Amino acid sequence: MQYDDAKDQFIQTWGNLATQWGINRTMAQIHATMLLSTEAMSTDDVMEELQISRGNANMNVRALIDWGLVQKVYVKGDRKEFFVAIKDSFTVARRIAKERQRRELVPVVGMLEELSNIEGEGAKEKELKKVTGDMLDLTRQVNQLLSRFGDAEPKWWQRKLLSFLK
Amino acid sequence: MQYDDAKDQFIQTWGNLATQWGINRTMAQIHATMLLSTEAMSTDDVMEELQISRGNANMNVRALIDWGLVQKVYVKGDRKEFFVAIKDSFTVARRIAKERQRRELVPVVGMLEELSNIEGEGAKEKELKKVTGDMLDLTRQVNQLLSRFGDAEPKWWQRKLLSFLK
DNA sequence: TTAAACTTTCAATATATTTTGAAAATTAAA
DNA sequence: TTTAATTTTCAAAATATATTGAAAGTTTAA
Repeated sequence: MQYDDAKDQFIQTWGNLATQWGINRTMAQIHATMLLSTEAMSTDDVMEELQISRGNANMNVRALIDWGLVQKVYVKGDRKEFFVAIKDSFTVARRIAKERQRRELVPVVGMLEELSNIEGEGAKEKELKKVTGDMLDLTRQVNQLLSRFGDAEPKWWQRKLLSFLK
Repeated sequence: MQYDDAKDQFIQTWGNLATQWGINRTMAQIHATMLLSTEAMSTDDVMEELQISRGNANMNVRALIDWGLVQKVYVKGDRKEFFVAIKDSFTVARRIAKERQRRELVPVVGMLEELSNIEGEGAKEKELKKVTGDMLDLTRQVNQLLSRFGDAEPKWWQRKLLSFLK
């Protein structure tokens, strides 16, 4: 396989995958492009490489920065902003997990806490309490697990994972 | 809070959450409704409860069965099909994880394996190999972890999780 | 200051996804 | 069989999401 084909396939596949992960296709494609790039890229580079508009490029680069997947870098002698992707895959995974935890898990825990305390002792109320209570336990555990994942050192996790899987 | 409000909020929130998880809004709302229901529901019950069309109800109930989140049950003296949701939250989590592993992780591992073997020793090729190889390691580990999660007994996992979080 | 370089915003447009509802297919009672 | 009940399919319509591009806003060099 030629480099250019490999690159296209990587960008394509990463784009498909990411749509399932709260990251939209263009955002993922920009991310993939930056992951493969050996140099920092400007908005114009991104537009050129992926054939997308300036507005689109700008908004999605910002989003990547918000997610902590891309950083702004200063390039000497140039007025433009340049960007590089965080390349360590473990850090990427942690950042995505953290962002999703913040967006999804945290609000759900709040909702479940409220609902699992509903008044009443009828069959319907009991069922609701049971289902939400059960879900709350699990959600809290996952939440705790993700917090640890987000905070701890990559090395520590690699060890934990390995010892767990052996 | 009244039961009906609590129910609506649960259905609503579950619907929002699930859109981030490869499950569309209606599918999640049907799932939520069945989770709270103390009786098996027919397609007509679902249509009535959520005010959606027959086609929509049918397709999404099928999808829930495919995901292993809902089961068909036989109700004596009725020709219609009835359905119940799996209520154990741990089993629900395992089924969702398994389905996503199958859809997302497995194809990505294949792609990364192919790409990390690309020919050539230029800077670009090296970078591609490094990035894809790094990602492959992580993806394989997660894959293994999910396989264990999908196979093992809930009890075993509860223990593991607890000892890990303590 | 001024003006050119660069970045951001957002209404309009394009694209993708979901939903409907009625017709076709299937199933089972009469 | 026949026929009525039920389920499935799928083209068209509705809804939601992403993209464009040009105007407005901001920054920096001269």
